[in-house]
Amino acid sequence: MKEKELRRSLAVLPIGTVMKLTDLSARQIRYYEEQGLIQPERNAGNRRMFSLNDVDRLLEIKDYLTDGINMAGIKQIYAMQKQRAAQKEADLARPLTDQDVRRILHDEFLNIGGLKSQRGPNYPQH
Amino acid sequence: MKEKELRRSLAVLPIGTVMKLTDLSARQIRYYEEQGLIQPERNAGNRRMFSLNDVDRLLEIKDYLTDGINMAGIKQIYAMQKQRAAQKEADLARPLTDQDVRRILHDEFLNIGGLKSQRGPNYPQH
DNA sequence: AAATGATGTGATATTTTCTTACATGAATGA
DNA sequence: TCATTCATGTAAGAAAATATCACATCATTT
Repeated sequence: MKEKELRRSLAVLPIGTVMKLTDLSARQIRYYEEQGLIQPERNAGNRRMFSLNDVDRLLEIKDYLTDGINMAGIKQIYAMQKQRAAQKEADLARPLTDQDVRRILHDEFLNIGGLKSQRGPNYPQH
Repeated sequence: MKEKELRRSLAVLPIGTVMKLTDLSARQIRYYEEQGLIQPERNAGNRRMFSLNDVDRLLEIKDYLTDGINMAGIKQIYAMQKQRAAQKEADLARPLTDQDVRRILHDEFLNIGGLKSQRGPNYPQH
């Protein structure tokens, strides 16, 4: 699947193509970029170059706007998605092993009825 | 799979992008078009627009040239491929049934030792 | 009514691409 | 060897696409 991801994120489309693909005006596309909703790359001559992912996002934005959501709302939506992605990334970086879980439970039992130590639950060291 | 084919044949890439993707000069790309090896579309402003299939073919052409095959040879290769594709198409359009095969054999036996009728083998009517 | 948000439009500059023509160096054939 | 052909480079000038910036517009919000 890495191959596909790469293809989808390759910035190869000029704004004219994206206009046709999304049925958005250049003005709209540039405005959404200005608002931080997309970050198309630039080629050596300062022309915006878009990826298929950009196109997908633009179509999404169109849908949100059709649904009556304004820029601020859409920004919020993407901010949340970014949050979630970051969290997932963190979780994936060091998933809890079964052993971790047992240890955490063990510690919790030990702590019943009185605070014995101040270890945080997420970064065990034995 | 139809979806994917469509995407791959969408003419959305300007020549500048294709140059980077293939590491070919504009001159080369236009020359290969002139030789009939690719048929990029044109947009309303007469700019060539390429599909991913075009890019693949250009990379193929590059390989053939690296292998020392010249334009004439490459043309021949694609002509043969087209032939094969056409044949396959025809076969798929009306594949011979077992019954067809039996009838053809039957007719051939009948014709042994003397021409009886002039039916072609491919379009039976009983 | 004034301010804001999302988009249209126009001006002007820069970049990209087009076609056409001529140049070139390697390979080919007489 | 000399002339051709092949594949590509390069230059010129025109047309198209895109850039930024400014101002206009119309609906919504305050």
